[in-house]
Amino acid sequence: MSATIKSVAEHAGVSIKTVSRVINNEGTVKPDTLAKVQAAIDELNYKPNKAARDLAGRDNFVLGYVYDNPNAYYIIDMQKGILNECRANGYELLIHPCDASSRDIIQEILGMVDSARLAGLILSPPLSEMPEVLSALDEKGVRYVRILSGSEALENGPPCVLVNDYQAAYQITEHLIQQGHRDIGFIAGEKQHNSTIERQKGFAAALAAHDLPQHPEFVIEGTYSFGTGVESIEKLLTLPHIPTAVFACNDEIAAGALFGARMRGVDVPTTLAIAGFENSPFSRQTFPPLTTASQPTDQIAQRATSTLIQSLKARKLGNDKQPIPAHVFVPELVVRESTNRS
Amino acid sequence: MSATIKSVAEHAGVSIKTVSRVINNEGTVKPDTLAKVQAAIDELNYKPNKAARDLAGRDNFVLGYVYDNPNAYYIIDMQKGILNECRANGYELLIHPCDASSRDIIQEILGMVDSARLAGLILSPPLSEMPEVLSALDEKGVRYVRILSGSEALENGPPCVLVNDYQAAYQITEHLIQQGHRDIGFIAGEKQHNSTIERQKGFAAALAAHDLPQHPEFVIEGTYSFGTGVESIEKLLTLPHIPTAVFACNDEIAAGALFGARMRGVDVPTTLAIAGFENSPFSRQTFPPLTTASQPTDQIAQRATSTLIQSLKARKLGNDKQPIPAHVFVPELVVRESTNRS
DNA sequence: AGAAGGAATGACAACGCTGTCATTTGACTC
DNA sequence: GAGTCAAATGACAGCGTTGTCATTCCTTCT
Repeated sequence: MSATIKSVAEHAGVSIKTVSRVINNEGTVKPDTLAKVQAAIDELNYKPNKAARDLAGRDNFVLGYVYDNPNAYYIIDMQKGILNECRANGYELLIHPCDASSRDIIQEILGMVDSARLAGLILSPPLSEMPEVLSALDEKGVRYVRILSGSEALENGPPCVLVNDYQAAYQITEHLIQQGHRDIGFIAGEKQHNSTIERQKGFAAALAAHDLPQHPEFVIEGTYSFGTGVESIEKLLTLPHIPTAVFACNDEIAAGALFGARMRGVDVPTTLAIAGFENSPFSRQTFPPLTTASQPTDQIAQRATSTLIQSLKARKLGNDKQPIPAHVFVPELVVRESTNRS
Repeated sequence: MSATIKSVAEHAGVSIKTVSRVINNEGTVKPDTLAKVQAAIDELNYKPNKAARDLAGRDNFVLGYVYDNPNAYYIIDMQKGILNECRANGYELLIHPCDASSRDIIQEILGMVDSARLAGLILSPPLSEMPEVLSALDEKGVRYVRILSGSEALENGPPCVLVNDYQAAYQITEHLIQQGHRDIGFIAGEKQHNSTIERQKGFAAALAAHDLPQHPEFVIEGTYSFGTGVESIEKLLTLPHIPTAVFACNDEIAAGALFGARMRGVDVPTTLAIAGFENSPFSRQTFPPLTTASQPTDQIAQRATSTLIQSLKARKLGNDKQPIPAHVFVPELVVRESTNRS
């Protein structure tokens, strides 16, 4: 039915191999031959058959995105960014939600890579931070790119894209301090997540830089969930000496904290200021709207994908020596009413 | 590297064609031959190569999910349901976010079906309700399943899965009436969406069934957005005679309405009751939590996918005559504090 | 026991492309 | 103008599976 490489070749009066060279951008085709072939491709509206390419070639134009993250907004934005880059480069995307805490998560991922013959994997937290997953992939020779919290990539490590949570958390904390707060609580997400660790470090560093005391009882551990926010605010507001501001590790916790404060009749921001992190849509939809840090998830994802594709190409061409430098994103402070006393 | 049909055939002492028959469940293989082959498959951990199957066979094991919906939770749940069913049946999923209002949306979809050689498409609102999209697909002979609002499928139409918004809306309205409300506002989503129309019909029917007057000024038109909620509540609360309860067409509008009420110092639920629709996660995270209707999106998606696969098989076997009956889901009322006066 | 006929199995081409290697082309040298 | 060599192009096999059709194997009937 639709055009094949053969029909294009006949139409252009060249061999199918030459057409193949054109669609693969091999750069060894003379300009006028190239033009002829391109014209034939356009005229016949030819689209290479992916199955045939995958079967014949040694590389497969399918990437995988494995995720375990309860945050729907994050995932949707990730997907959007990944898909943009995939489309631009003729790749397809296979998505695979999973449970990172499952016992045979490694087998699950490996099986998927195998059965779909994936060219590479895009890993976001928490998967991107699980050494056992990474080493299993390394061992199998599976290509991947990691998205993770940090500011400096390991030398010679596999490609990654970094999000500087430390600096963003520092900025949020500094904003609270500038609003006149001296007693600031911190509600953490899962403590094995790098993002939690980095955000807490940034928080502590900002306090230290402004000569403010660290109150260990103001730091509450939890998970990245609404429920943690509700419970933590309960704990903070029943302390003998209570904070006047709270920095929650993400918007969901912050929304929970807001909910909890309201339940106890505590006004935000007058009596208590609350800041979140992530700039998810609902940070704009709480009452009052949340101060937060905006991370451009789709751009991060797009960058990660292009990095992966670049690394795939490098391997194909054999110049696998020099590692691809990691790009660092810094989330930006977004000030809204939840911390704004004026 | 990994096992191929050939190695399995040698291992089992049969021809590759017989192995092919086994993996395709053709049912023309003797039980003991089948057992031998199955053993070889298990032992070698053989996974059929999808690219080769797609290339050789006349059908392609890839489904597409095209969506245009700002609601991240809905999409994520849809994906989950679709993927479950895809995995169970050896299909892959290609996802394609798009803009339904774009001029060349039809070309975009057709191009995607073509280039990825999709076996079928899963369509959710608003795409599933756009006649021009459907007829373009019909014309091209593209197989699809629709998820849409309604309670009765068209005779002989393409397969679909229905969500009975009418009945759920009726129940929500009846719940408000039972709480003693007589003046109930309605905030609509996009009025070209079937779901809006059905929900409004259910609302009106419940009022009528309880001999309550319909106040046209209590019905506000808008979009499925937080902003609509905020603005609509503004309009309702400045009317000469104001409602004591509001039924918002989805949770996002309801959250906006809650926000708007709070801005005006109106207490929920004491002065104003608010109900939403969808049971999205944040309906539990507003203060107070929202009464809503729960639609099992992942199950709906799974059902739609299995219906599509069934229709694909039917076409392959040629018994394309009798249409597949549409399954109807009825969202369930979930009562929370936003409407609970006690 | 032999024939007939359906069920089970196999041989082989084909799917549309890429990799390998051979061949042609053309620019440049002396 | 012949010789050289790299650049450009082509011929052909092969990727792992399915479809088609031929063959073999049973079962059943006479």
